[in-house]
Amino acid sequence: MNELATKYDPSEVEDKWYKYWMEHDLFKSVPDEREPYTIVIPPPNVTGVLHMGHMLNNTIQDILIRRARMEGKNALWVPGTDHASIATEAKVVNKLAQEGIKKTDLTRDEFLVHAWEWTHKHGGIILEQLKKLGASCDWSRTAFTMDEKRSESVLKVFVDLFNKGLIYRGVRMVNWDPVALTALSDEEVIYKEEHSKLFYLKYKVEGDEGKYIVVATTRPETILGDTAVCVNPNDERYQWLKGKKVIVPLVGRSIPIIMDEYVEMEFGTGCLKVTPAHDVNDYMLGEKYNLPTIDIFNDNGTISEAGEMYVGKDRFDVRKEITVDLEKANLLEKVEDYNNKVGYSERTNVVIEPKLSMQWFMKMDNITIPALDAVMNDDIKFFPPKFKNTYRHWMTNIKDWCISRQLWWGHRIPAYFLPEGGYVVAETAEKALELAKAKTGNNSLTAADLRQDEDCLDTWFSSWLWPISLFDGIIDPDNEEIKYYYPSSDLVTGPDIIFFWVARMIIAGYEYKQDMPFKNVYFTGIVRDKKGRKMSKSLGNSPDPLELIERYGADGVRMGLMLAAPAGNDILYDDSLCEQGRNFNNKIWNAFRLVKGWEVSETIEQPESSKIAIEWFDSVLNSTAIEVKDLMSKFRLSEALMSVYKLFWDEYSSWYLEMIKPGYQQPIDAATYSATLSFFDSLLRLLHPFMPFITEELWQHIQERKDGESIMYAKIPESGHVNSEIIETINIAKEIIAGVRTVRLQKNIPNRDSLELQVIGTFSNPNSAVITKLANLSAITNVIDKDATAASFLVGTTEFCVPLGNNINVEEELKKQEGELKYLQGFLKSIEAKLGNERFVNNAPAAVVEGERKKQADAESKINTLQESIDRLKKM
RNA sequence: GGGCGUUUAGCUCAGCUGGUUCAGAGCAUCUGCCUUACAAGCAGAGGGUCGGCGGUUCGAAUCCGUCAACGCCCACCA
Repeated sequence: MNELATKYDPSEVEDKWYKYWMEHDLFKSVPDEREPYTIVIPPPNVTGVLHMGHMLNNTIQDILIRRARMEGKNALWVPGTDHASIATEAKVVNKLAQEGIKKTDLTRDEFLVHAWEWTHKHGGIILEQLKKLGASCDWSRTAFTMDEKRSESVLKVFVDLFNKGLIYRGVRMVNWDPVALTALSDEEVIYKEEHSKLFYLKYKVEGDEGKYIVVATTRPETILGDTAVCVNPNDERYQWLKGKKVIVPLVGRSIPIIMDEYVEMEFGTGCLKVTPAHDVNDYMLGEKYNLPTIDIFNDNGTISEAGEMYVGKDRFDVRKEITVDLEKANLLEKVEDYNNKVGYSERTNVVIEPKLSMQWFMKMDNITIPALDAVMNDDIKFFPPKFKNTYRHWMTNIKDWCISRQLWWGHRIPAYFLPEGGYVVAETAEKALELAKAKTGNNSLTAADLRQDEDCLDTWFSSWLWPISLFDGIIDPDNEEIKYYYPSSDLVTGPDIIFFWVARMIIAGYEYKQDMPFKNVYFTGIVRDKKGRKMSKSLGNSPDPLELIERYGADGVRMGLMLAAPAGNDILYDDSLCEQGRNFNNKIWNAFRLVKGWEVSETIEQPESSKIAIEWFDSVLNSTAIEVKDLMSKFRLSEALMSVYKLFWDEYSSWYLEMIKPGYQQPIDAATYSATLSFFDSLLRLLHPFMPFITEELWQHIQERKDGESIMYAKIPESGHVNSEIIETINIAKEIIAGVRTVRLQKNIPNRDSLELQVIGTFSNPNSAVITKLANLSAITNVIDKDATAASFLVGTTEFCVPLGNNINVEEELKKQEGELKYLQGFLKSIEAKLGNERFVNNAPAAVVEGERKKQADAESKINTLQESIDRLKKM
């Protein structure tokens, strides 16, 4: 043990203990009689790699789960990954493209072979990376949103919701991603402010030679699909248009003028072109006035045959081209700069095209009611609570959820079309066939006659079941596991997926378990760089987490992240935080080296100062443990960590160890030694959830442990006796010691020279043994009058001085004391003013007035002492 | 356009229902130390009109109003 290195080297230690934990199945949980504590991981994308957001999020989860385990709960953290339909399919399509294979040349089954191959090759890397961080997941339960159980659950839920009438199919205006070639939900569209142009186009009025109206639009290419022009019926300027028709520029089509109050008279020219196939509002107008819809776009965003012009060209090229052509034809009046919001696909980052198409939707009105209530009345608690507002707003304005995606990678929609039209919905092809026979009365139907819907489901349609499906609670609702582990305890996730995921899990929880999926939701901040920019690949400002772990150790990185992560605030990451974490590791390591290096003597007596130190530190430790418990219950993790940090660094290392430290090459008495080790043990346990590796390493070094024994299951300190009196008197002792040290520093007196400390008047502190030791005093003496050659300082109302013989600089001392005097006189004056105010004395509570009186008395007494001291100095 | 939030030391933040934890913490800074665990360290010190203005009160960082700056969420004005 004595040959511990002076610097802590995390790398081998971390691997060693992770392996030990795994080998002894220490992360494993099965239902038993203990209270359960469950976290389900927010499943990262199966082919993703670890980024700083994951690091933060999973560090928090690991801290919570490790603490719960040490509190004696049956702690289970279930890991898994998400199939991430769009993201993964895009990656596979890309990879195939590099090999010269087009997705369209493959059959669905062929494509899926490639996708699974990709998944098996890259899948789960991220889980391996989490292990490096120390994540104590029960890996034997690792799940995947597309594994057998989860897939079966998804289909069962789909069928169930369909049978309840909550899922329907229909042609609606949806958000179309022209690159991924699929519909998206409203949540998957990100609106960005853009500088664009407003084009003013001339529409000639049919039958009125030379007359035209002007229509403003940001998308001139969509005139190909115009089927009306709309004005406000109250608009005086356009009354003459009633019943007329206008000619679409370039196209030459004649379209009617319609009148509707939807049109804002103030905007543009007050004329709105109506393109029902390509704008949500226009679609609404089209329905109302029975207008034809002309879908001018192909799925990939090029102009379709229906557009008749520019066929096959891309929408953005056409915008430029048509502008030129309009100009040439003298049909473009002007172009203005204009700012507007444009929707982009969250995944592919291309401009969304509103498109009419046949999709599956889920009704979201009634099913959300219990989910809204649960959060608003705090059955489910949000940390920080401000997100309740966001949640309520979304829940009360929710629209139906477009759940179908025109993708192959995902859960295929279990709808089967019949040869003669119509469809049935069933979990399996066999059941579908039965239903089809029953529906059609045609018993000769075969499986081959049915055609399954080509679309698959939105990824979130599987992740919303995660807290239930992980325990097989959909397929087998009464099994022991779901009964024991559900609802889970805490969910840790980012606020960016509050709608995608959190809200929908709550909805599913009440629909399928009649209960909340989790009790608390802790929303982490977004990890940003030092300058406050979001970390991203394109900015190149995101450090590689594994490299950080290599550099600072997992414990150091965990601590660095936690120091910067108050709940709900974004965290500004900087390497220096990890440095601080690493330094702390080193501090712990070296403190341990010190303690373990002492020789123990059974015969020597325990010094008085050590007795005091032990009693004092026991109280400080207990009071911190209580504080930490409270902070953890409020999810104030960084404050909890800071408390333990200060406890270890300041109280234990800087004060306690110095109080009990034996003289050079002297042994330590057995009683003190054993108390010191026991404190160390408690400190390690308090620290373990935050820094699992170094704490295990040292805990195993404190004494011989049985094979399979681990600090992971040691009891967390969370209570104990607190003697606040000794904490108080030691605080005073610390001030006195600091006072002496300041004198030493100012007068250049080395530590090894012992000094005499004089106390003016009567003063007794029960901790004089400690003061004597740490300030290196020869004696503490009470004197009536101060030695004129002494340097002095005040602690409370008591003056202390250190006689210096010829060392004193009278002028300097005089200056210092006069400065103090001036400050005190000002202070006294302000208190006297307060006490002189009758309204204060009459209205303020007695205790407050009493407090002020005490301040006054103290100040007066200090002033007297100082004045006397100054007078003496002046006589020199 | 609506809603929410933030503004306290150089930086990141804590300060719950107004008064003895009220102006705090960590980091950074400055000074002196390679003192026999640790220079990734030790000892000590300095640093803030609590965003601006106005109000309530005996008393405001804390409550109210207002303005400003920043951030987030939501929304179909082409």
